[in-house]
Amino acid sequence: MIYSRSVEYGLRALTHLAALPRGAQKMVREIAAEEDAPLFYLAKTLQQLARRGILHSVKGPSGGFSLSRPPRKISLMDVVDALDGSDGFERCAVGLPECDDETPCPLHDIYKPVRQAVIRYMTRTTLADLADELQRKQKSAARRKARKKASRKAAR
Amino acid sequence: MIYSRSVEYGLRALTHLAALPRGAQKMVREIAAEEDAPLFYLAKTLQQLARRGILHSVKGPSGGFSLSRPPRKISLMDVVDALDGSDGFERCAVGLPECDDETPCPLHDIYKPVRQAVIRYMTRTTLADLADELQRKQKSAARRKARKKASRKAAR
DNA sequence: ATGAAATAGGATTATGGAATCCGCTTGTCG
DNA sequence: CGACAAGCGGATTCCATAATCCTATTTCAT
Repeated sequence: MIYSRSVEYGLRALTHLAALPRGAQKMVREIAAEEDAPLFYLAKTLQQLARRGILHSVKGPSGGFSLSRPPRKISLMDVVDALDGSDGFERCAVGLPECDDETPCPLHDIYKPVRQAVIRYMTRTTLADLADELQRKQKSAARRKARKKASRKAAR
Repeated sequence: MIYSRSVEYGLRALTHLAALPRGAQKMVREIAAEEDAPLFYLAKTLQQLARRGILHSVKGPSGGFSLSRPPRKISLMDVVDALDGSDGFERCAVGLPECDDETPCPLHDIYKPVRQAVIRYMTRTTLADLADELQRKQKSAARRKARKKASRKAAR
């Protein structure tokens, strides 16, 4: 897996928030329910993101979490960095402790461009991109559904 | 990490065997020592490779493991398949249980080509390639060393 | 003020891969 | 044929991540 479960949940929650009106705030409970993530685990993850300055948290009734800057300014790498630490990508693809350009592992040369491509993508892609993509996907899924319904109707 | 520790050790051991004269046999104990792998763990891994027909094992004194077919005929994918199971690459890059072209995860589209590139490489590359590459690397490392020595000599 | 509702976060348990240990089996050689 | 050297494989331990639980703290609303 490319990144940890924490990043997975975190990214889903953040994308969720990014799709909301700018600066909107939402409770962990709701996000967890809608994104189908374990409540307490997600809570911890969001707390960590708050500590790292990506989220803003408000306690008490009518509290919740909100993005602390616009979705366009939050890259996937920011999130991975905050939750898994940035050195996850630096490690050898094969698990060797000693592995650099001087003493490379069997896969070193082939994996280098792959790793760089992933890093490049993570750095360039923002929550705004993810939210857009999600919306696009949902729309085309809805179209597919509608077409199916229509063809079923026509068959009768 | 791309594949498990088992595959890592297994691949090192197999490359080790591939570099030996054709059909040569070696004890786990020796391989583990030279490749700096945990003895019992490597033993299990080699046993598994033997069950899957990649290695041939001989018990008793003067026993050991040997490749059951020429290095050129053993791909990295064979090894990954035997040790991790082939579905490791099929899984979602992000860990979603439900993730296919119909209901894709945020990274689905970007990761697909990466995954395919890795699979392609794993399928095409054989132990013979790894052994050749290793030898090439060792030679150029030796050259670097010799150059260093020569320049030190010249400096005096 | 006080109670309810929300986040904060320490402590604990579950899970899975990695690694180890040990008793068993098998084959070889003296 | 018997002892030893090797692989075999089940049981166990270890460790990191994932998940859960519970209590504290903060803040809003009445």
